[in-house]
Amino acid sequence: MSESSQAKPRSSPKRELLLDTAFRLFYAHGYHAVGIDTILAEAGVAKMTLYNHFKSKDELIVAALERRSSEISDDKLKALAKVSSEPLSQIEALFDWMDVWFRMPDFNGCAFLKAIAEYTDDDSPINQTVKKHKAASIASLIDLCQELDVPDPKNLAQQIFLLLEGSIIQAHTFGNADAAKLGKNAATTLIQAAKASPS
Amino acid sequence: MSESSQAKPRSSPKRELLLDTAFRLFYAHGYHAVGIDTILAEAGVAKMTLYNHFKSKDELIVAALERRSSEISDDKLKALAKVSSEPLSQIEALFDWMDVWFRMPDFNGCAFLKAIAEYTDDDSPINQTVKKHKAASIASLIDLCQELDVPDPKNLAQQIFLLLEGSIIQAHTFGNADAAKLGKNAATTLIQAAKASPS
DNA sequence: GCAAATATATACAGATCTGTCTATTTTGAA
DNA sequence: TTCAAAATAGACAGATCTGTATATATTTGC
Repeated sequence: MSESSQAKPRSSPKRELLLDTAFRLFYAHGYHAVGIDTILAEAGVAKMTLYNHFKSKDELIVAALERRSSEISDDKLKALAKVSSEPLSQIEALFDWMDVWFRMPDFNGCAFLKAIAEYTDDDSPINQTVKKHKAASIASLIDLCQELDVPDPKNLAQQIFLLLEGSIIQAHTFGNADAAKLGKNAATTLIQAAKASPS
Repeated sequence: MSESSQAKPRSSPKRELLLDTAFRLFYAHGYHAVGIDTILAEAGVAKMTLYNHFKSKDELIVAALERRSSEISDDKLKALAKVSSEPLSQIEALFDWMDVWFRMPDFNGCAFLKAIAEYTDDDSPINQTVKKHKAASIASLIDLCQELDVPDPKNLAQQIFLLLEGSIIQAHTFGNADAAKLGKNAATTLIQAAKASPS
């Protein structure tokens, strides 16, 4: 066994194709509802190739979610970089980012919330992957709120987080893409009120 | 065939037992994850009894959700009847109701949001049952906000709805029962701001 | 061009799923 | 008590699911 014979490449064309296809189908139809064979047929990949890259379906789901989490982070960062670095503008840009998302033709709610709905065991890797993603989302929101001149930035951030998540639910349940604007207006109201409150 | 040989009783002990057991298991573990046989074993009921009352698993899910929707409506009405009929108190009581819910040992998120996450087809009976339930929830919130002296009660109601749904997500994802209080505070802020705005 | 890694097709095991069928037993009301 | 409705047990069909085994083919680096 030479030194170059590593275990698995963490990135390969087939692996990427599988992750893309798996995420798309899981997102559109649900995790239990989509079987391995469906993914393989759609991707045009052999079953053993999948099981060579991933130990199990659950591991494929985790990998697909982690990939999606990175995509979202990168996409958000790019969107926030386009607007003023003032915290208020940054927070507003978060809602604008969601507005764009809600209007995408394949928008179908939040893949992470759907995953935690299907995998209820608190200790399962899928469940933990979801919590990690959402925790990171809150953390960056807290960072933004701490740049605001408000007495309790963490509290404000958590309130705004409710609006963000509520917007996703509203947009998904009723196909109401305007939920982002609704949340944005509410968030600015909360921020204004927090700024006006005594520190 | 005599006149008394009706089709199905819309209410019978076995039927109620099946609906209770089914909802509890679906809610705890997910809809696809729980099989018919598991429900039957838990309820101690024969398979043909289930299929005598319900045409299919999907129909059982719809019936369980509709039953749960009624339970929630009744429970909310009772809770709201206990506080002042002033709209502000009523809205606050909604968040207090959620606070109690979040602290129940078997709280596991919203059964309706979980259902729509698993059954993505817009036209499916399950999906429509969820939308009907959530639409009723918004409608009653709009009614409350219309009693408030604010320029755009419907807009305010929808913003508060984001907070309500966001609270459920937050409480479920992180086991944070304080999400209800968080939402309540944000809601009162929004209401105060709306009242202060020019009509 | 050679060798090792990667991917393929295909079959299959074993479990699980929904829903049906049948024959028997229990229940409840007249 | 009688008789029909309701529930039962259990087998079973047919589909689907995850994951494995095997043997062959293709790609890729050296």
